[in-house]
Amino acid sequence: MRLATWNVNSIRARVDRVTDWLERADVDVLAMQETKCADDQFPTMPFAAIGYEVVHCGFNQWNGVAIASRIGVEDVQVGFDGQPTWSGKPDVQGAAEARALGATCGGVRVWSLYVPNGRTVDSPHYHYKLEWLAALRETAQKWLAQDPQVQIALTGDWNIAPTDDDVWSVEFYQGSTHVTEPERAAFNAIVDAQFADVVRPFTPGPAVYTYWDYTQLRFPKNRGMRIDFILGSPGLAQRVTHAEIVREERKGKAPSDHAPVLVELD
DNA sequence: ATGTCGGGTGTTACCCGA
Repeated sequence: MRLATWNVNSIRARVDRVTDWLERADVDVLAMQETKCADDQFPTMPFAAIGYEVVHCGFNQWNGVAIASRIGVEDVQVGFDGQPTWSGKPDVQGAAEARALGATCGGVRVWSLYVPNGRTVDSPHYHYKLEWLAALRETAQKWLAQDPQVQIALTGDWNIAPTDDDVWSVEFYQGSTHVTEPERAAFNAIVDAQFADVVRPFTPGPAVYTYWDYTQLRFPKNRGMRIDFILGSPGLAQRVTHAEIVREERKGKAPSDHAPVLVELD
């Protein structure tokens, strides 16, 4: 089974590139983030035409997560239990954002996750990001406690560079989100809860990235960040035979600013 | 952050977000 995750930065702007790659790379299941559309705007037809069923969660033009599978999609869940809501205002009831979608594909519990960006360390979005990650850890721990053998893949855009090797310049990101100690601790707490980064052993750094800003020739200069990850429960991690970051897909005409991340399971 | 991309709209000129 070949399982991938990709922040597509608008599925409507990228559908041809995404479906082309699915076929070329022989992908069975793709988790997407930043689809940037509502459910009724998602272009399901091009996926169906090449044999993929799609489930999507999008409420408006922001965020949006999806899972495309050619090996079945069962037990679809929009959001995880305890997922924080966002309002941005102290007295206003928050609304759930389209940042988490779970489905079982070929016996693997796949989660497509788009962790809040955080914006700046003094923003309410930053606090929301940390809360969101803590809630995910708590819920993921419960899944594993219920069934230690369960095969879970927590995939997506985590908006965190867990180590200094994961950014092109420590100086550049000094004081910014994505590299702060609380964000790294929140990520590592999920790793410590037995969800291992199953890609890094196959793609060791430094200077190995999954995202490059569109500006300033960042991609040709390889000035990026590693912020997209596939974390696997023990049952899943032991099945991983290969992993790669598909840098080629950041090249060419109208690419996403993220590359797909792919694992192969036996 | 934005010398770039997306989305959007009181749309052809700006706004927001990453």
